Amino acid sequence: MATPWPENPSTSRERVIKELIQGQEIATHLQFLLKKPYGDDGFLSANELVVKILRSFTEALSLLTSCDFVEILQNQTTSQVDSVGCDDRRSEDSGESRKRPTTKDSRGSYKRKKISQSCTIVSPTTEDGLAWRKYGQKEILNAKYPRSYFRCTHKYDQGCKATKQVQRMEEDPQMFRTIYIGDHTCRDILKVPQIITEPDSHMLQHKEEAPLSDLTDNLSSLDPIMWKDLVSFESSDEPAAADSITMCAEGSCQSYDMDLVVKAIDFDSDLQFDESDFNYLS
DNA sequence: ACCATTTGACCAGG
DNA sequence: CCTGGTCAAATGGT
Repeated sequence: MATPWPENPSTSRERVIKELIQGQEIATHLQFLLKKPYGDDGFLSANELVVKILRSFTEALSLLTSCDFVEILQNQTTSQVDSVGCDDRRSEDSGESRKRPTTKDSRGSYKRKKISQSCTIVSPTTEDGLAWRKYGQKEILNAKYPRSYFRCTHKYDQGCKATKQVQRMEEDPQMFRTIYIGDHTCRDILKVPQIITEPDSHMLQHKEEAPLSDLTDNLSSLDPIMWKDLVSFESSDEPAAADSITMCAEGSCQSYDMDLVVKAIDFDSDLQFDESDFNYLS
């Protein structure tokens, strides 16, 4: 039974999302300002708290933009809303570890789903602020490192169908290639670019094809605070910094020249940057 | 005790 | 038949 949504649903939705996004941005901003990575005394560090806050925002936004709200909209309006993936929600609430009523071992008996939408991210970390639960790991033929399989923690309680596959890269064992499968997940992930890759990667095939206007349009649509975070992150972890970054979605990748990225970032005046922290700027 | 991860079983699709 | 994606029992951590 869906909870009724007060007022005009689209107006309320926009307001809630706007508020959450604002809070998320402020928390991200705060995270950037907090230099101290760990607590001295075993308590949660401020940075860890910010990570938790950000996760809450991401979770709330994800909920609002996914099946629950789609159902509400469909109940209250006659407009067509894309609800692909919202129809298999389990009505019986599920404990995560509850065993399914099976008469025999049904492991592996499933319908293999088609990958409708996916995006690939290359990052030195597998952490993305979203809630995942590992459900498998496989040795992959001719691959040095195994592939791990994760599903959305809310698969059963909210019908979240997102999955991701994570594999350490042979070319650069410091980096992980993560394939996110699921529409909402891709949108969430691409809002928080953690994409750092080497310029000679095979994924840079579109670098020269991207017209300047496309690059600037795409960059201006991204949250500048998030980009500051990326800049900070990359500079601290990679002494020999890359001169470009790559984002991949729906099977195609696009590379951005780092100079252009840096120019596209509108630094707030209250943030003090030490240029020595950013090798590639010089 | 509860929850997440590990790991071998199982099976769909190529 | 082989590979890789998913399931679920076993195991481990808190």
